[in-house]
Amino acid sequence: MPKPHAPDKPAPHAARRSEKSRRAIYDAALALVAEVGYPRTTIEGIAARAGVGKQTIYRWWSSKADVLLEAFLDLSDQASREAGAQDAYVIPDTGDLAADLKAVLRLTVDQLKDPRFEAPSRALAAEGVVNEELGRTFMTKLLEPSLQLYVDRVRAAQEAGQVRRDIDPRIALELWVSPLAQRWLQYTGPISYEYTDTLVDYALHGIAAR
Amino acid sequence: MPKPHAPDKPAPHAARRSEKSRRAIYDAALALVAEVGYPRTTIEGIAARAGVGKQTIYRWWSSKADVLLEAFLDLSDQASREAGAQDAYVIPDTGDLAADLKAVLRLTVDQLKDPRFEAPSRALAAEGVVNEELGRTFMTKLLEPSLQLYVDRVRAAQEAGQVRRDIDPRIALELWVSPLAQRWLQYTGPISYEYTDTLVDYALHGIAAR
Amino acid sequence: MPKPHAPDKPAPHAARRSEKSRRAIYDAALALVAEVGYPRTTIEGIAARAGVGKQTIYRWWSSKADVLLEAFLDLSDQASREAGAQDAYVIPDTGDLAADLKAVLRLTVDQLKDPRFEAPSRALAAEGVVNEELGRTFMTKLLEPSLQLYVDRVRAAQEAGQVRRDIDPRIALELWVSPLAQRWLQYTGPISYEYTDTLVDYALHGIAAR
Amino acid sequence: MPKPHAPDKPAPHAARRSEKSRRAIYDAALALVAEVGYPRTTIEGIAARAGVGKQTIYRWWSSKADVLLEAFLDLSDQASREAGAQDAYVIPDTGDLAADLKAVLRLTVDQLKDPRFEAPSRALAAEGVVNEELGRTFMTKLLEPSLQLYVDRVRAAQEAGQVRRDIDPRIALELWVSPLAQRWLQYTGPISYEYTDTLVDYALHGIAAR
DNA sequence: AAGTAATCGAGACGGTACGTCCGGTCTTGAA
DNA sequence: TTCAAGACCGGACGTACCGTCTCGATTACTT
Repeated sequence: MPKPHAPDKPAPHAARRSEKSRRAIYDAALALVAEVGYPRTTIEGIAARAGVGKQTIYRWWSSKADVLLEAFLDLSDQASREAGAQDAYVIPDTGDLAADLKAVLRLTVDQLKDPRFEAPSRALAAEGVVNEELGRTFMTKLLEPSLQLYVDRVRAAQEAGQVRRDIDPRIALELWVSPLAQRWLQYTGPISYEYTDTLVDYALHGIAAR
Repeated sequence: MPKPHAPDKPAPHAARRSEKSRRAIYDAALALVAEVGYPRTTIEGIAARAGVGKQTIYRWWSSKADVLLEAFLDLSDQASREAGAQDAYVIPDTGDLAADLKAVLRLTVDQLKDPRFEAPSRALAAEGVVNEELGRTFMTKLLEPSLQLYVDRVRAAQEAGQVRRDIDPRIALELWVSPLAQRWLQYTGPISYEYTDTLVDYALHGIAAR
Repeated sequence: MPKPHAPDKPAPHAARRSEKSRRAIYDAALALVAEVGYPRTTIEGIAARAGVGKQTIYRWWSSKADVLLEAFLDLSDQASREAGAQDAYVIPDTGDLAADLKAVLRLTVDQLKDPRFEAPSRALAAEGVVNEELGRTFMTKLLEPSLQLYVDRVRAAQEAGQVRRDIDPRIALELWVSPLAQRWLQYTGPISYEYTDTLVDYALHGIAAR
Repeated sequence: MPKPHAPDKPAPHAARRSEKSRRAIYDAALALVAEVGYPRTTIEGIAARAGVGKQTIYRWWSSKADVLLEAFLDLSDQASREAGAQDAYVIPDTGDLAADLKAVLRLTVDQLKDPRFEAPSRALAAEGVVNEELGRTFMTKLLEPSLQLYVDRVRAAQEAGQVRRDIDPRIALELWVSPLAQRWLQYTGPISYEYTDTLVDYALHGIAAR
């Protein structure tokens, strides 16, 4: 939700807000981040590209990161609407946990490599590392909902007796999500279907000899 | 490695470099990042605090991130020299893999919470997310050597028959390292001894019912 | 004339110009030149003293000399408005050319010794020596109008039969104006009423024996 | 003999001075002033072009202006040595004052238009306007000796009964020298033989009707 | 002829100012 | 009121030079 960045200011009258400007700003912000990277994306640049006054940005958002976060949320919404709200946004339950996780992770791999998503999400993640407030928002708004899907799927597997009852699903999911996230974010290794498949196997059965 | 950021410029004569200035710059950079955070740390600020001309920074480093990377490497070296190269920098091999990993991870948790390290390493990690070159340098110079220790320890466990032979140690270590890293970097959850202990258990034995 | 010194830039919108800033910049520039001299007057110094952003100076003027030229023109305008457009700005015609010239030159001597005028006009003259464009502007805007008054007065004297018809007034006036100017500018000698009186006598009657 | 840490100048040991460096510095200074103008001539630039350390300049001169003054004096000496010390440097006495003055002034016009002299002398004159010390040195070392020649010639004319006895020669010479100097320095008008001839005529016989 | 002290080329250093870019605020006139 | 436009104050950027300060390597005078 857009909020004025000086909280004591009178909230602008949202009803009069120009939808066209908002869209133009989202587009300009995403395009600039993709083209020149996050640090060289400036508010002035976004305003100029969107054909919008700077004040129109400052009126509705508090920072570059904030603009980008919303733009990205909007992009995700669009994408999920296009995709008809299945696919990546619900984890299938075929009864085979390993297969289901592998399938979803392969979709995630595809998305991480989609250039439309890469620049802005990387930018947001980076800013979130250093800017705690944004980090938590990013986490809450974007990551947590996706992670919750894994929690649900793991719980279902517990019900089905496929996962130990004493396992905490919130931690379990990190066994495959975090490695993938880190390789992507920090260039600590290549990303592939084979890699995510391996992660699922290790996570499910452990690495210890039996 | 310090290198002039305009690559066509004549390399400065390193022999004449002022050791005192270099130290002062490291100290100032780390202190500022700790005090005001990465984005509000400026080259001018570092120069002023170090009692140094700006040009002395630009002569030897190409960017704020570069200064900080070196300063941090230097800090790590110091720390490891102080610690006499035991502690966190070699993984014990008591024969009990789980116990050894838990012990090392507890030290890592301590270090992640050490305020001396937190601000600069977070800053570097963030910049590394968005600046691929720095990211890879950060990875190569700082992360990889630590990860190699895990690789070695897991290999030893494989020799001892405690870990399956078909496990790739480089991937295995991500089961505990990446979740911890992500929680720390992206505020995706709290960090504690209990948490890292749990990660080790899940990683070793898997989450699947047996 | 204010003009952006990068001629390909869009001209700033003069209607929105802050009159307050302009005045503050004039005042600061003149004060600084008077206090610390031209070479130690800096754009940063003017901006700081005027309580103005540097960009506001760069937006409207192309150089320190340009600021000072305008400031000085403004000062002259003010002075002449105060003086009610008599005094030094019209040469009297009492019928006695020698007396009239001596009277005006005495006023000029006074003005040259006025500390409000000395520093900036000296500074401008100096810059004009080395910077041809400014030199010509200085000449056209400031000197030429004053000189024209002498041309007119000499012409009147020619009409009255007091000055030879074949004399070029534009050259004649240099006989008294240039010596005074050079003594003042280049410290080639002291300046006094007696001196200017002498100049007028020599110029009118020549130095040759009759 | 030279004390190392005196509060005054250390007074370097001139006997050890490198003649080659001095020449190189003169040449570089004059060339740079001619090529890029006085303000963009820098000590660093002179040192680099002369293939000399900066300290070698600071050891022997106190400022850019000082270097240039000496370089110019040296150039003048050379020129006068080349010219065999007659020509422009002694005013002829043919008994006809007007003719003699016109002849010398024509030589001066030539010299003012000589590009070798123009840039450096203009530069020095400009600096002299704003820097009183240099101005007086310039005056004393360069101008005054030349002016003295006019004083002598005018005195001779007084002896010969061609110039009134009550004329002050030091002021008289300004009637032709200053107008020429001002036109040249301040671009207040064109310079030609005709112009200087006219100045001499006006100065000798005055502009008043007889 | 060897010793020694200053000068030399080179260039790093602490600084100051440059001219530019952009952040975030404020003002104007059109819609 | 909101909007596009953009001037405004402020502050950091990366660069250019300032004048000072080492550093060997000559170089020229002493002994």
